[in-house]
Amino acid sequence: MPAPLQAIDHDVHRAVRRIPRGKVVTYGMLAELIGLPGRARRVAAAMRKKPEGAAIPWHRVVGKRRRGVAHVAIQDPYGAQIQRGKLEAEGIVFDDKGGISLRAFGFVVR
DNA sequence: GCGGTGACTCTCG
DNA sequence: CCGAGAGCCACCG
Repeated sequence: MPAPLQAIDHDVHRAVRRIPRGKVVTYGMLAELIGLPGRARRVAAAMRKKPEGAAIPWHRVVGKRRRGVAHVAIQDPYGAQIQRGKLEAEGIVFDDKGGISLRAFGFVVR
């Protein structure tokens, strides 16, 4: 029997919280980390409802555009701008097309 | 149970 | 290089 939906949201929450400052992770990576390979959209769904006032670094979760390049995936232009501002404040570098530098990917689980 | 939707991702042209 | 199309699957009315 699969994990309760509520527990999945909790796992997403927990995984996001251990992303170190200055790094970003994609929805797909996050899905694999919590044992749901290929379920990036499920992770996005959890993020959409959870971040209401929660003390988690939600802005470090981004969408994968192609191999080695990510971008802010939030649809809401205002929220996207907030996220970008937070990331830049941590040293994340954006190119002129909103792409996020390779150097910011991944983090060591310890 | 059905159909619309999306903070995803990959493939094609 | 960029955009459209298509899988994908959980959520919601």
